[in-house]
Amino acid sequence: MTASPTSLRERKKAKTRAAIREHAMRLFEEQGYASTTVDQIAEAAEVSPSTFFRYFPAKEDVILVDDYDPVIAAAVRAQPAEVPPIEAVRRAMREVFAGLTPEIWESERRRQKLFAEVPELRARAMHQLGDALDLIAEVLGERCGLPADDLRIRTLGGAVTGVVMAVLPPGRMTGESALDAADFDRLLEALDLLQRGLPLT
Amino acid sequence: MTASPTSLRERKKAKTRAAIREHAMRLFEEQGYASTTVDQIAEAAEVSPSTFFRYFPAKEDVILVDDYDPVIAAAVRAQPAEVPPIEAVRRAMREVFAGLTPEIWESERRRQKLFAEVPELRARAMHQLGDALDLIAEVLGERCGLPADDLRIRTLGGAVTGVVMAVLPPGRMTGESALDAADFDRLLEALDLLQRGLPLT
DNA sequence: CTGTCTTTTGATACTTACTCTCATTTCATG
DNA sequence: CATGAAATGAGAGTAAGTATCAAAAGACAG
Repeated sequence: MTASPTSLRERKKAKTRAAIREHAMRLFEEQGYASTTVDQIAEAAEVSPSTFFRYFPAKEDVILVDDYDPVIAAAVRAQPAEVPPIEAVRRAMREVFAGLTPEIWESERRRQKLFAEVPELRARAMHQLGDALDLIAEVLGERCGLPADDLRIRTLGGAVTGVVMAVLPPGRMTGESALDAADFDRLLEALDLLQRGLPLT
Repeated sequence: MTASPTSLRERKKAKTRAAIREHAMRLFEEQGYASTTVDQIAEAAEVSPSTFFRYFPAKEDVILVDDYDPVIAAAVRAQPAEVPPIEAVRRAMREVFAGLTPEIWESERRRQKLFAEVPELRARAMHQLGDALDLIAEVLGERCGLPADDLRIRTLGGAVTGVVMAVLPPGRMTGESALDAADFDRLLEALDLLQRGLPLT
């Protein structure tokens, strides 16, 4: 067979990738995002700057990996068919959040803090929300037996995504403190409001 | 009095600003965004590169001005109090769109085309949606007699903003063609769906 | 119109993100 | 061990964005 699931190469690459990410994170927190150069990160991670850019196409991308959307999508798919769509998303999110280890929570907090502080990163994070929307629309389309670009599905997906954007930081609503469990409670509550029919209409 | 509303200085500045914007736009369309340098724009607009950055903090900002959000906000405020919130937004948007001159439509089309093509710009455009959300939440809060950070208001504003994000290009839904009147019709229809209570629940 | 003050501009130099190319090293496999 | 493929490092080059300072142009009093 050609190279086992984790050949030496793959392991090394994963290790390098992780090292770069960690050192970058640390340096960003110590000195700020803007005043940390790629060269510094590369040196700290003991790779050449060239290698840095091979792993991450841009400096921003070091913190821009968001692995949860596909997980949530899968969790939505796993909901029983009779659960209505928004409620399915809500339950999926609750399950995924509940399954996170404290370490992941902590690292997520740190990421969110950076997003809140650096507008450049916040912009990219928002952009990812667009991809999340497409993903959600696709999953909800499946559930409802409609194409993902059906206007009703887009509306639904847009509303859900918009609520996430409205309730969760980057920097909105919560004055300054970054990402706390209460934020997720609020998100779940907001989805519930959405599900029951929008308020105040 | 100190310098009339449009002193010579102010007029010159406005002119320079417009010149830079127009030449930038033209060059972007002719050669693409990435392969147009700030120096080229500056030369075409007959200013120094330094001056370019005085008018626009970054290359992106040349096309990133969006003047409509406050206009729409004002139009929402102008709706009679008995109109329910989402419907108020819908009517406001319809009025504002209807009032746009063909020239503005055309230039808006060109902007949106660039957004669709250049991910960097799309990211920033998405980021502005966050600001739009805050604005909408504020206006809706006023209408409903609730603070802008009330969870119900945030949910409402998020849903509206999300629907805009879901239905309008940058690049989503519509395969390739950029910003056409039908897109706005769809947006109005989607807001109507949202207003009547979300479908398929 | 003249001189003076203030704002705007241009020239220059510098940092840093990012790209490209090529030689070298490191792993995979027969 | 030999051979091919993939990953790395080194170096040069482009362009965005910043800081500084001197020159040019508008504002205004006399």
